[in-house]
Amino acid sequence: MQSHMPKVVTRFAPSPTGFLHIGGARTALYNWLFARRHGGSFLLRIEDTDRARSTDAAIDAIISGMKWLGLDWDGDAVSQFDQAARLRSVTEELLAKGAAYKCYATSEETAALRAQARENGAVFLGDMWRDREPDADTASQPYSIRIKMPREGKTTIDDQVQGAVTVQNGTLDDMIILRSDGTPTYMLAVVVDDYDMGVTHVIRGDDHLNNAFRQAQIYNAMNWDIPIYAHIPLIHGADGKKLSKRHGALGVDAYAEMGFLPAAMRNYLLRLGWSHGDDEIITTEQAIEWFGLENVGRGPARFDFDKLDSLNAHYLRQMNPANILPLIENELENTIETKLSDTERNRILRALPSIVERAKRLPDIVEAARLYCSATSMPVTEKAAGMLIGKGSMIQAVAIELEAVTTWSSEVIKAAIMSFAQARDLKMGEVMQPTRAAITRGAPSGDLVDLLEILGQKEALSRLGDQADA
RNA sequence: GGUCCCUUCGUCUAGUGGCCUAGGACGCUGCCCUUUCACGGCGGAAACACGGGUUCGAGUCCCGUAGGGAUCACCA
Repeated sequence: MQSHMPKVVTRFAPSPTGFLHIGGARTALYNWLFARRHGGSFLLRIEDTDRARSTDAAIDAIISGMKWLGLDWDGDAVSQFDQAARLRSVTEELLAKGAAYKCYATSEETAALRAQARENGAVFLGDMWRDREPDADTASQPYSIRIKMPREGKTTIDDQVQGAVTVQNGTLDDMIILRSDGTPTYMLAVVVDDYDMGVTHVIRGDDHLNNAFRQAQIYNAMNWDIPIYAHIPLIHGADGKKLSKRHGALGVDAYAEMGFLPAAMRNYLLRLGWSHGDDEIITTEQAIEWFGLENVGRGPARFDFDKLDSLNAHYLRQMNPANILPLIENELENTIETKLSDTERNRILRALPSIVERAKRLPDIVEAARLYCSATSMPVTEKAAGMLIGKGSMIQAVAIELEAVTTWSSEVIKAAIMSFAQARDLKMGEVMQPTRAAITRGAPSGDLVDLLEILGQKEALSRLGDQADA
């Protein structure tokens, strides 16, 4: 960065009408990364100009989603609604400059004209009152305020992702900037707020690309510098269709509940639409170092759970067992319907490195960890039950063999089982399979001898005893 | 329908005119390892939407076609 360049300021401006969905999360991530990359600041602004649809619950959901993802913002989250007075004064200024005008058309009238324009394949410009003075009667009626768009020439935006995009000014509609109830619309609010907050780079979904041209006219009318734009493609569902609340869009809280790690989520979202050569596993530190708008893809990407799973599995394996346990504790205790004892806790801690090898999401770990709890209520799967038919006496014999073990270590346990098999002229597998079924009751697990060791002699013998009459 | 955008394996992508016999990752799959399930190791199948140009040479540039997407609110 050149020293004379202004400090980078980005922002994430969600509307509080629902949860923080996956597309918004990625937008937030890119803004955050870009700001951190350039030593700038990243702001959070709640776009609540639509009071009727904004809720406090949604604001909470957005904030907790951001925190879960590990995206911290500078300063306090700003409410757009709080700027209402400022926005009205900007409107006054626009009016005084002749860059905006009062429109007395009713919603019904406007809708009819719009429908008609569309039918004729024409652009609806909303200019019913652009060059018209109200009579005394009309002047007392409620009015909204529309911006007066230029009709000649064209506007080009040098988008950092999409490239240079040009639009004829004649296709721009005189949009409403102040509603007839005196409240500002989003179109006015974003511009003024971005300007007031000193936002230098506007990184947002490309559903806003068309808006950029309209908003640019407000900047021009106010004689403000237009920020640098970067419109990133949207995220689609696995079927290629747009992700919407009705169609597969989930809040980040839902991903948290499914057992994904924030680190995996960040890596996945980062890579979905952005790349750094062939790199796949990218830590947040590296991402901050490498992130740039020039490497953002231009086409929409589909969401793929398989890839997220594999990334999650990767990050799970990187974690320290002591840090994983707290993440699964509650779920596990709900499953076994009792508090975890210290013995169980220790067994799980020892088993975690191997459990994590075959887990993709947190619930997989909960399920596997259950094997290390002393609960005797563990159900026996059909497959395991089949494996145990007629093997009762052998299980009992194995139990007797293991009861004789004085030093409960995996080496000794394994030696005991091997000599047991040898003495009876059985293959290892013939002994191990039923023994495994008796110990795990069919639940997937890793190395059986290691499991036996961690379980402890008492628990192991108890489980074998339970199945000795099969 | 108008306007704007996009188009490399099933998916995410590398690729910025010759290094491409198109690379990586996930998924799928063969073999090996193995007491189960996994992990892992070594392989495999799998893509430049189509048609025209420009050029000595095109996945890379231009045009067209097709397909996909976004947007067209007193929502954001």
